[in-house]
Amino acid sequence: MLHCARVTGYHPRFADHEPLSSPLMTVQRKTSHRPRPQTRDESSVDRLYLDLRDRAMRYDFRPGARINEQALGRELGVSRAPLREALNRLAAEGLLDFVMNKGFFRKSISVDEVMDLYQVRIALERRAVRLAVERASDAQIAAVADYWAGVSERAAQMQTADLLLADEEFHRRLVALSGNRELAAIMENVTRRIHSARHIDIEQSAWNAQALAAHDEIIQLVAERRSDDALRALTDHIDMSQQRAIEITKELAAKFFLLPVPAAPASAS
Amino acid sequence: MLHCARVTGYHPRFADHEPLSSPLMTVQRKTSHRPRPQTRDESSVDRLYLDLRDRAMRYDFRPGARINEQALGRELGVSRAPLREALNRLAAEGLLDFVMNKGFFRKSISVDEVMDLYQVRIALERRAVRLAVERASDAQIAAVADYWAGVSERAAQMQTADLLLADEEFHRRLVALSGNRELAAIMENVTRRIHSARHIDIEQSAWNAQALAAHDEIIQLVAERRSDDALRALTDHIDMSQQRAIEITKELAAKFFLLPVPAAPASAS
DNA sequence: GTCGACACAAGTGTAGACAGTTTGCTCCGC
DNA sequence: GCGGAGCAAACTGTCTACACTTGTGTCGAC
Repeated sequence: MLHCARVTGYHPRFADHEPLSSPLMTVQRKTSHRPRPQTRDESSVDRLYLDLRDRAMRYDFRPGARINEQALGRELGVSRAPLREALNRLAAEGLLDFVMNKGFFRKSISVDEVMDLYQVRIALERRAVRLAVERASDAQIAAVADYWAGVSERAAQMQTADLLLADEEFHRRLVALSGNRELAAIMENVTRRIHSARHIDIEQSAWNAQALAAHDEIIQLVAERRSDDALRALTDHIDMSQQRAIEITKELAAKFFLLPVPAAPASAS
Repeated sequence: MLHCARVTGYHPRFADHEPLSSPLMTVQRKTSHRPRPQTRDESSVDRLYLDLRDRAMRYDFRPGARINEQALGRELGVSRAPLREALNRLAAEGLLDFVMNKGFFRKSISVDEVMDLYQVRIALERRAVRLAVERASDAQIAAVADYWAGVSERAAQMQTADLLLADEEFHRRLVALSGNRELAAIMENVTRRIHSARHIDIEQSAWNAQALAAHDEIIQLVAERRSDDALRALTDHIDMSQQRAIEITKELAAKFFLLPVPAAPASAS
């Protein structure tokens, strides 16, 4: 069992969630983009994949915009072969679209898609909570409760980006209580695809108070093994997020639509 | 809007489900493998992807076995670049594992994984049914009911493989009633990953009578907008499948374990 | 006889080049 | 001025070649 080879199946980096200190909406910023540390046994494709994933989540790639392989390859200092492999992974995950003989495109912002993804979240998290109530140990549940208690204490001083990460992490841990890796993997994917909507959700509004309390309530109900009540609280919580997310997505789409198009002819078509 | 470019995002071929006349367990068969018809504007990678996906689903690739890129490329008459792109897609979808500097492997059979995937099915289909009850028109629901009525009539004369396809198609249409494309896309993926377990499930046992009736009951309850009853029926139905699937998966794993290893040193490690 | 080091073979990782397609532009005819 | 055919630039799709890693087998020392 030498050096514990990392396996990249459906679970693209199971629980990696780096700072990603999301300066959202800094569209097409031409930052020099510091390359990843290039650790031993991290393949170039892996690095590319993570790098591009971050960019896609941050909308460094303009929604709907074509991704120029040659230019991107030059910029990142790699050839097109590994680049395309990374792009293929992202397309399979739904962050990018691929059209034959045209190339890869950042998936455009769609209200329907965001709505659908929130419903998927409800589906997955409800199942996870039900399983958690059945299977998780008191200690495991308490750990999640403690985690959120810790976040709550510091919430007032936290930045939006960090609050978002904490929110995502709470839901991640909640799902992890189910012990179901597939559920967790799909959640991870969904989380990435609604990252920006959630970011703005948290940025605006009285998200904090409501959500902080809701999370507390949910994990408490799980601890008490009151699955029906927990499910109700959870569904209400996500439902509310969804309603705000729809508005946010509309705004987001409008914002990108109004932005000056840098060079690509692929925005309004 | 010329020639309606197909987009391959997360939804890898949204509702393509070809015959795939699954002669399961014909492991490593060296069939000459008729190449796909090579339709216009179907990229080589697309063809490869579908081809390899079928092979993976059929366990033409032995579980856990390494996939030799060069050999496979020679066999299929393509070079390694497009092959690797297709393999990357499959890895992102969870049919294959990828280990750096070692290559791609057919994902090995895991009872836990199958159990987890059945829970995901429950999660997704429950949500879909709930949405279907809220949103789907009577006509849409009736269409699904009719579809299954038609299958039921012919069920006695149908082959296992066709019954499996009909079963998958029923659940596909059920989920489609939700109008949620993301739910449907993820379902599609899950369906592929438990394909073989379901195949054997249907092959054995008194699946037919039970399942035929269960499907009827579910769609009927949806038509009557009795969501709670429909959810209960659905969950029971999948739960039962899951219990059998677990046993089946164990057998399947044992079967492959006992089979003579052709050449690869990657089976028992 | 066993263990370790070295060398070779096999296979993956990546780069670069070439072929095919698309897209936008220009020029010509109306 | 407008529309369409043809051309050219840009870009994607694929192949080939080479570098690097891994695994294996042999040889020698202990």
